[in-house]
Amino acid sequence: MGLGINRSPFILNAMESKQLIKTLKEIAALMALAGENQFKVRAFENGARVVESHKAQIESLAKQGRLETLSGIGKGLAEVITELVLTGKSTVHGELRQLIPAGMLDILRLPGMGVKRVQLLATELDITTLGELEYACVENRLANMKGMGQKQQARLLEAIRYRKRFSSHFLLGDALKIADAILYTLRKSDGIQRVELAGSVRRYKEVVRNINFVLTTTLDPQGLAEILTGLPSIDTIASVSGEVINAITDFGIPVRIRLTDNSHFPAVWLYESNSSNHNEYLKQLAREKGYSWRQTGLHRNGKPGPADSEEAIYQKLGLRFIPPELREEGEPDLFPDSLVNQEMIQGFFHCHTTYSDGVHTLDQMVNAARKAGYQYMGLSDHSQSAYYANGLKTDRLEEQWAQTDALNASLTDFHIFRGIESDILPDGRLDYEDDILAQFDFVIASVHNHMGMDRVKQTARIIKALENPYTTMLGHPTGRLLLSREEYALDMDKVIDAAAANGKIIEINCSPQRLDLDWRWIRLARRRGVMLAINPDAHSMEMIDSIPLGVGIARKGGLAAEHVLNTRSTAEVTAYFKP
DNA sequence: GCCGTTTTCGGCCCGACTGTTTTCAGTCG
Repeated sequence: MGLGINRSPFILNAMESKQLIKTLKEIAALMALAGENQFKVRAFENGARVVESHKAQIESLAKQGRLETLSGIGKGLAEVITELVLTGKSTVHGELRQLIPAGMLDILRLPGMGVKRVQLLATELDITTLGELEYACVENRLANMKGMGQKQQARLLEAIRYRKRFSSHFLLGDALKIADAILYTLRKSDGIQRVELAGSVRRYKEVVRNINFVLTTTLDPQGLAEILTGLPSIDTIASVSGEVINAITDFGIPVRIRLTDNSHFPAVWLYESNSSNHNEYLKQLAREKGYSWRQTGLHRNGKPGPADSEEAIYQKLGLRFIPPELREEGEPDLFPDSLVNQEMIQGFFHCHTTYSDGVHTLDQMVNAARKAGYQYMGLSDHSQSAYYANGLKTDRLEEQWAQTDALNASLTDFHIFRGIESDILPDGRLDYEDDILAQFDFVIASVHNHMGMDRVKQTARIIKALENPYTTMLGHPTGRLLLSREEYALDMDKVIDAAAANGKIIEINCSPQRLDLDWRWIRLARRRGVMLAINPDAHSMEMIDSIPLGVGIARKGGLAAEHVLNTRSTAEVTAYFKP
């Protein structure tokens, strides 16, 4: 079959190591639920982190039997990891899955739920699934349990319903990786003439329900289905017809492949890429011009007209080309002639190192940034009150500054901006005295605690931070974690106003779980003249690769190069920081 | 389970918050 040769090594290994890390974390959670020694549990949690920070070497270390050279990996963990690398399975994991109902893991992931409470629910009320828990909440059965109460019960119910609402949704970041891997392999397969990504993934929707492709092939549908079955990321083929093939990936994301021929390709691709709102908008325009817009193209008098490209179709409708990211609604917002793109990105801000909670050292992060072709990096470890993240007290700040200065002196093609991610304290102050804050090139102000503050107080807190003369930019402005935590109560309209009034930047956090500021707010920020920065919030070298995801969100927000700080050169950024 | 002992057993991260207590247990970052 030659699949091993055709595979994109980078993308698939990334997915595989992700699975490995996920399994180790799950073993830890299952052990905790099974009542294992808490330090043993912690050893597995720690092991998952170690694997994460040595992703690239894990496979070869496992095959050479040298896993135990890593600190934190001993005999026991080495055995489990080796088995996972070689067979993709783990005996320990399998046994624990037999012992602990899968639903208990779902319950454990709800906010406010820990091992103790999940165990209590199972033993006292025989609740081991989300459905049972929801029902019990509705029945008010948790209100009188020890350690629980009305408030706890109401919060749980809300969390379960939030979870249910998105249970069929997936993170764009996950979907894109899988889609890229599938595209890569299909394009190398015999008999496939053209295949393109469509649907909400192409539009860079932050969460998606499925992955869509449009494809032309000389193969019959069964032959194509056979190729798909052979792809490492495809789990099952759900249905096959002459028009559509439906499949499920091993990640659980449905894949829909629309088959067409070469002459219809551009029209079908356009149609399949659009939101239904955007297709409605095109239908209306088409009617006004005497056409009808259907999946097979622009028709006149019942006959499909030729269409060489998406651009040509838009042109016939009297429109300039609308980039897929802007096809979410009907008529798109005003958008610039040229949207920002990855090639324009010169450097980035917001990255962590081993000084605080990052996985890699400053040297490693710098090397990774240079290798990826960036000119500069804005270093921003956590500030002193972020104890949980090993935040920097003044003495360690000075140590970091000394290292940064030395690196800057030795590097001719790269610059490190000296920054910090300062916690916004509950009263809106930043986390250092002014004389320290004055010594940074830039300061990212972020909320990391007191997320439950009421809307008025939270808004005032963040606005106060934006009014601080030492604040440069606002980090992950809404605090949301896609599919798992809602944004905190906040009047974003006022926050954007405050950023505009004080000349502060707002971050577009590229983490696949965040993508925060949301693209809908980005549009408002742009209209109000707020500068944005596309920030990876990198806690490891790999996370620098999430920048293109943030670029996609910036495009969806209708931004051009001029609206994005990190399209500027080192000299321009320096001037921006110290005018 | 891992680590580091002046090596084979004992310790492993903590402070704040929340909702429930009426002095605290559990969760979170």
